Amino acid sequence: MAMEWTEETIARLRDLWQQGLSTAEIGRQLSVTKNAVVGKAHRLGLKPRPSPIRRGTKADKPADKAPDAAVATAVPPTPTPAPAPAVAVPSADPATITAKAVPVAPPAPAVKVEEAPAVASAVIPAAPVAPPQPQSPPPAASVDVAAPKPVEQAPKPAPATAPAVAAEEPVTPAAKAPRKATPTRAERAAAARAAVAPPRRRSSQSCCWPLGDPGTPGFHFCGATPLPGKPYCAEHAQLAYVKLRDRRDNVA
DNA sequence: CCCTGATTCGC
DNA sequence: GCGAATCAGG
Repeated sequence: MAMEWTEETIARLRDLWQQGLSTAEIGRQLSVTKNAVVGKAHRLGLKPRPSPIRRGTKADKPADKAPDAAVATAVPPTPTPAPAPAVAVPSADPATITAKAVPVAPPAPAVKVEEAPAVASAVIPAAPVAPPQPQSPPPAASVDVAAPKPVEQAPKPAPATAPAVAAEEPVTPAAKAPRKATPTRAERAAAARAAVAPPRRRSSQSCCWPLGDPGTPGFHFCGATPLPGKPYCAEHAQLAYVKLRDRRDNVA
């Protein structure tokens, strides 16, 4: 059964892709395989990204023009993408890591988000860093106005997140006690992700959700007032923060 | 081994 | 159009 590539998913694919996340990472967040991501990206036309290899080194190689020249042109300001989908997992409060949101933004502390030069190396939104306690957002009804009160409430369960599929991962620390001698791929991946816990906690003053295609005149960031502690406004936070699910099986 | 993206080709 | 299988470099 073929994946339904809706505008929604395609938009997210584009976004994540443009953010420089790896295909596998994008796939994880979209609940598809990296192959699906790559394949779709190809068909969508968006693709030029520093690839570790170039296939077809055999048939012919006129040895005239530098093949990497084209690549370099396409992606000049991309020295080291260094994605690192920083999922800020609070080292403390292990009991609260139930439904972890996955901020789709690299850790780079991009200061001036609004003045994004666009183009390939679009500015990376400020590091999201999920707060230890997923604070419940204000009534989704009114989003434009910032919450008058930062309310740092106690463990308030997952916000009203139900725009798309989102099966929470029942993390039961005690239950999953038995640990394999050989960590699985998923486990290691999760660990890797969890390992990143930058003590930084900086929230932009405007929603940095990208709108439009970078490089095009119309491209801009949302700019709305973000949720406290988050880089996105309530509206886009729903799109940006998707429930953590590593496994492609277990389709929501 | 692991990772990455690229391409092919049956569906 | 889709994506698993496969390839290929790091």
